[in-house]
Amino acid sequence: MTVGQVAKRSGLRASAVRYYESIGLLRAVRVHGRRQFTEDAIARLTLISAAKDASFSLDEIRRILAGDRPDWRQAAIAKLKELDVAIARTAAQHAAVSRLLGCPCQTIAECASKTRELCSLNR
Amino acid sequence: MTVGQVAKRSGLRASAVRYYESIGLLRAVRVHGRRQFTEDAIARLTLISAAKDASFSLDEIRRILAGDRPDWRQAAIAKLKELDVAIARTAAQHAAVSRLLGCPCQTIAECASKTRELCSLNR
DNA sequence: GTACAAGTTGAAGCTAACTTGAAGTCAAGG
DNA sequence: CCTTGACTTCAAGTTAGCTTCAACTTGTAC
Repeated sequence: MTVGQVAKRSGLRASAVRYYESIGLLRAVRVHGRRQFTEDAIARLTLISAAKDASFSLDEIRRILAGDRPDWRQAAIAKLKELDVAIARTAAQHAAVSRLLGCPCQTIAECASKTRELCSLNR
Repeated sequence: MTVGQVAKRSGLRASAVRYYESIGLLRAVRVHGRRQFTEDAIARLTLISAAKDASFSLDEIRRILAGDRPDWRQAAIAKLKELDVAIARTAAQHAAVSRLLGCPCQTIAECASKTRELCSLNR
């Protein structure tokens, strides 16, 4: 398949497919200078897409697929911890904004001049 | 105060303070070519820091402080929605990785070749 | 008068995952 | 023969929030 066919079947843009090949995520042979992909490139892209959706970076995916990581499950467990941290951080931001909405200040500048007791933003 | 003093008192680096001034978050007058900040720059930085912690971008903070947004509460409500979406997305990623850990495949490449029924990654 | 710390500007670098653009190649169809 | 469309490479642009660098100036201490 050419890059255009891979793009159509995978739903990616041709430029993205080329990019993936350039960073070593996909392999292609050159025929008259043009990339030729085999059928399993599609399966590989499905895999990559699933891993991306699960928040793995392309570099992490590349290393896992290359077998640099002895156990991909370890990478997954580490990723779970990362995601726990991310969720906690975002939840804290949510709480901070909620608190902000309970602030009695009329203008935001007012907050900066108030004491800790009075203003939500300064807590 | 000079930029160095503001940096020390705010806990930011001098380069960050200069950057903030360059994008219009802070104001400073020049005395012999050097930035001179007034006392309320510290309060403003406290405010900026709190807003950053609540996930507002510097540009959003700048607009809110400039009064371009008639009601900062509206911005906060919009931010809450954004954070809800972010939390949901991260939770979904967490679920995807958890599911992945339940996959029976020995190698990650194996996943790509299995049917939907068998392999977690393909669901 | 000189050494040194701290200031100045503007531009470039950093991260990730691509996209876009320029300039050129190549094969098929009319 | 010529056009069209799909491809090629390489470089640069995009996002945010700074940091770092180079080359220079200024203020203070000795």
